[in-house]
Amino acid sequence: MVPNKKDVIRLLEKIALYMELKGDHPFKIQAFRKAAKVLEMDDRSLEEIDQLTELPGIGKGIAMLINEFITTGHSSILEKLQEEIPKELVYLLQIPGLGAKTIAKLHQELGIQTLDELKRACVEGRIRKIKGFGEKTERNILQGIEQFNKKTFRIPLAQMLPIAKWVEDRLSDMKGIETFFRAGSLRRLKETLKDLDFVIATNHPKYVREQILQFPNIKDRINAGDSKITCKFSFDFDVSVDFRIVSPDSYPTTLHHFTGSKDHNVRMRQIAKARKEKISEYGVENTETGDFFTFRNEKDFFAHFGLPFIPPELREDGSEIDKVEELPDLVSEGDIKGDLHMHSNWSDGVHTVSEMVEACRRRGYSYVAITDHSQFLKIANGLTKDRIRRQLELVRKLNDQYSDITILAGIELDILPDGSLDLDEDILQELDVVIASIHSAFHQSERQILKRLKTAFENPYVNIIAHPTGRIIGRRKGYSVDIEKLFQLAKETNTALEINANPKRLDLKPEYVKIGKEMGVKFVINTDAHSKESLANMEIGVKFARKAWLNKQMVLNTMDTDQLLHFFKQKKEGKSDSFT
DNA sequence: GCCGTTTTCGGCCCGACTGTTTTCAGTCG
Repeated sequence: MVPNKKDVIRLLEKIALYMELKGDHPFKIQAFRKAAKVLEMDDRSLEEIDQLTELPGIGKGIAMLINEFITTGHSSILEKLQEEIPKELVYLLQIPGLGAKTIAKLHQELGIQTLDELKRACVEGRIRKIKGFGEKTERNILQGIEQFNKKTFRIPLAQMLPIAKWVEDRLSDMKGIETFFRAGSLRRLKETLKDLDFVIATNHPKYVREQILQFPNIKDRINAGDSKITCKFSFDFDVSVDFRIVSPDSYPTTLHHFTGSKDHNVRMRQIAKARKEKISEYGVENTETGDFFTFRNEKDFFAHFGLPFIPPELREDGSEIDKVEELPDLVSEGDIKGDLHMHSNWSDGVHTVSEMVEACRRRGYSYVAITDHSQFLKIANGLTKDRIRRQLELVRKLNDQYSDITILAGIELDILPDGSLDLDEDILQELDVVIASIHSAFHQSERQILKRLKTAFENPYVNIIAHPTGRIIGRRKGYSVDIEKLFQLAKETNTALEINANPKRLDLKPEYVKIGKEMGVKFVINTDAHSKESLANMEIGVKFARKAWLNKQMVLNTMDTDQLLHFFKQKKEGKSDSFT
């Protein structure tokens, strides 16, 4: 079997691991990791890449290694490393707190290779006898093994948000804090998180430190330094939380630093270095004059380097800094003129139609669509034709009461397992907006799913396909769908695709939205709210959409009411025209 | 190992915390 790109990436990363244990030069190891990363970031397959050395980070040596691997199926460099280093040691690297140097030493001194041998050596107190090791280290290794056995997985954003809020509520009540904010992958809005990070500005660091260490639910103190605290909190599951305590002067740079990503920071620091400057958590230093700069906010920090403010959710692999010129006028929450997917207590929502409308009015929307489930979803008390007509009446009446918001009568129409739609066209045509979605038979083949979606796309009354892949983050992968064909159908039929703002879903993901964006597909950002509180998820949905560098023009619900209705009307009339 | 309108040799992001040391190495983010 000819190795593919993924195999090559794995090979390079594996070699890096072995080199670490061997004690090779850190920069050499870094070079292998960088090469793996460069390959991963490149969209092309191996066959499509003419010259490997054209990629930045791949030189003669690594190119030769890759070519050997492709032609022979194995790598002499890896084989040589494997002769020197027992492969069990690579496994031990996953234990938190244990790095390559420690493992190598334990192997040298005590001949330890496996997890069991390591554990036994700790229990028998043999580790403390090695020079440079002590009792504490022994205990820490045991703890690390315990943690490793528990395998702390990344936790879905939706499960972490309430815990973040819990921490924020406590920080808000705390005395002596100037300001604080969430950082890390939470601030960047990653769909799963390893831990939570908070940056705190204060002139009384000791006082703040003491208060944090008194927080309830602390199960374990990992670090408790003057400026950095890491604690494990115990909720339904264990969550590690980092607190960074800094002076108000340094707060913006610290916030930037701990928002990351790591790659983003590395790129920023490279840029600083080229300007004879050095970025740290505390500020920017001119390495020639010794001048030290702090900033009022992150915007000023970026401006110092001639960059516009790069929103946290965009800070990923560092390329966003170099592509900043291409940064479009990103869609923002202020651009959103309405929410086109929500449920009332007519189906499985908790609030009445008028409560939902009132909540949307307070959000300043120009329009709102009430889209309860259709009859197929019995468990959600889906609406029959009769109930739809009754709700329609209610919506029309309610509409007469308001001059500042347009209430659209809608439905979330189920696409049935057999590929038909849950309601006939005679009722659909009476509605203002129809959202179609799949809630059943997820196991079907990609072809069957596509056939179902196609029926919906081609129906003249279906305006939007909701949560197009059906995933629930960390719980359900979703049905198998051919993304390119999905976008093609959306484009051809003038149907918008939903970016679902529910943090459990966040469906579609940015990688997909990027593809659709190139194809000229229209998106709509909806909360799918089942209560008025969840309407606030719009903020999350918009930020998530921004990860795909989506601009206002690509998002349906940034249009004003007339434009929106015009867009819907065009599909009904069979015209395919884009809006502007 | 890779790279170069400051360099083909000498850099490659930067700092906190811990545990073990008597000034620092290892790990982490």
